[in-house]
Amino acid sequence: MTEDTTPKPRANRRARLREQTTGEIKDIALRLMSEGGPDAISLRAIAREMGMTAGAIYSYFRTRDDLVTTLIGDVYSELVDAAQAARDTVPASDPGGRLMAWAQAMREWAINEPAGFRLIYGDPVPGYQAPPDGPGKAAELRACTSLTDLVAAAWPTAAPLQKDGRAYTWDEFDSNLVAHVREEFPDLPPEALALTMRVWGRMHGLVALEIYGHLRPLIHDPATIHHDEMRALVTSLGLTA
Amino acid sequence: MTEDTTPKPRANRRARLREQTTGEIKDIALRLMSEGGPDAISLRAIAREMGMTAGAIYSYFRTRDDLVTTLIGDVYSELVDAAQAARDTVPASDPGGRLMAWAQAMREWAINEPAGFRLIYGDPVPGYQAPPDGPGKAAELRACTSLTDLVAAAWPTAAPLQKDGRAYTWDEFDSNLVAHVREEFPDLPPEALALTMRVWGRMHGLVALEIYGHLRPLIHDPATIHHDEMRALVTSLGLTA
DNA sequence: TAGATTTACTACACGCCGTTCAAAATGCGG
DNA sequence: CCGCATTTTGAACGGCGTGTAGTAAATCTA
Repeated sequence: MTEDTTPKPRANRRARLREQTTGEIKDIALRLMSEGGPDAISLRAIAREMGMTAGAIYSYFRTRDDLVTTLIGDVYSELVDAAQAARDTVPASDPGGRLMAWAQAMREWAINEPAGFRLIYGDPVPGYQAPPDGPGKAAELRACTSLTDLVAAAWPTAAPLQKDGRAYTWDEFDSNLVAHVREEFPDLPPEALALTMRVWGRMHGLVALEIYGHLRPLIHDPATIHHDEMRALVTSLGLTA
Repeated sequence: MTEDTTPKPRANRRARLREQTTGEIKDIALRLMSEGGPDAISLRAIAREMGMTAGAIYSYFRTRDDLVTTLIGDVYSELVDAAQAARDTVPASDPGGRLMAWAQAMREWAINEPAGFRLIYGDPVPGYQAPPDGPGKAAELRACTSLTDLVAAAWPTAAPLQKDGRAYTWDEFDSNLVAHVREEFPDLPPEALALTMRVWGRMHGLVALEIYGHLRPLIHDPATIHHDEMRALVTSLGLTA
């Protein structure tokens, strides 16, 4: 969306202003989302906040869903960046610690930005349909490849513990992900990719329940449980935290 | 609501009609939800479908959120019933099989009724805030106690495998749940309740990712992965499927 | 059976929303 | 300065949840 490769080599001021306004729209949208949840993202509210008319936003985003799609991409990138940064504070010689760091960062980000989590992993907004590709999917693929890397590092110790799992073939998975993993880790079997998905689900479950308010009434400090679960996850991969 | 214990054996025509209309509203709401997602639950759409005015519904539900709350309770009860029924097809002598049956039923229900899953575990509707108590919470507690029972049955074999978990105390958990478990299983330690939450999260994660469309693009058949993960879960409790 | 009361419903209004469109304002390049 | 593309406005359309006033029917009461 809004892919203008400036037919004229100059015309810079206009483009700069446009970019700035686009950024302001996104910033305000994110602020409204932080304050009132994803549903607070309304073109009219954004325009009101900017001293504009709702219709003016249509110069920057073709529709509200386009704006939401862009926001999802930004927010998801932010999440992946945070998780990767946390992971990289632990040396590669400690794969269990790196996985733990990733998981902890993921949960903490979600707790601090619950609306962002809902935006990415829930129904962001009534009637929104995520496009099959786009910035959101790109960030998700980035997250998934990073997670695959973590699982790959754990595979030597994890493989012997996955005996009850079924056999998998490469063509059961997304081709982009497969291309990445086969290039990066030529010796990795497809079962490792299946394990990656399972790890993802295991990291997601408790956080999703907590963000949507299903855990807090039942246990006072969900962080403890999450930490225990992630330790068990690391252990189940034959690693130590 | 509509708790009329009919003081007079007759003269209940009004009550009967009211109950029938209430049921019709809920049925149509559920149908609309099945067809168009939770967001399709709008008073105006329901009324349109019934040949009424939107305002008429306010005779049966104080507000739209009240209707949604009632629906959540109904749908959640349905889910728990289905899971319990599936669990009870497996003899109590096979706790691993019972857990597997529960998990499979849970996922299958979610796949067949994705809107229901979103209604329970996501943002059902823009701006909806679940009441701290109510039919939804009651069903959730029912699900949780059932899950606790399953974990309790597995505790003899699972306990020795939970060594890296932290110690817990009873007062960290919801008092209702604690009361149930302490009465039903006097020998169970609080760590078993923590394990229950973790099991819940582990059963929830992959299903949530799948329902919200994060798994399908990456793997063709999420069912296989879910099955493997649930088998690993059972194994991690020292049981066999 | 006649009157009083409760209930179910309509019609309308209010303010919110996304979206569209013609017209007006704006500002850049020549 | 003009021409022109872009940006913005303002009004409109339909849809939403929610109140309020009024009406007609069903029920209760005397």
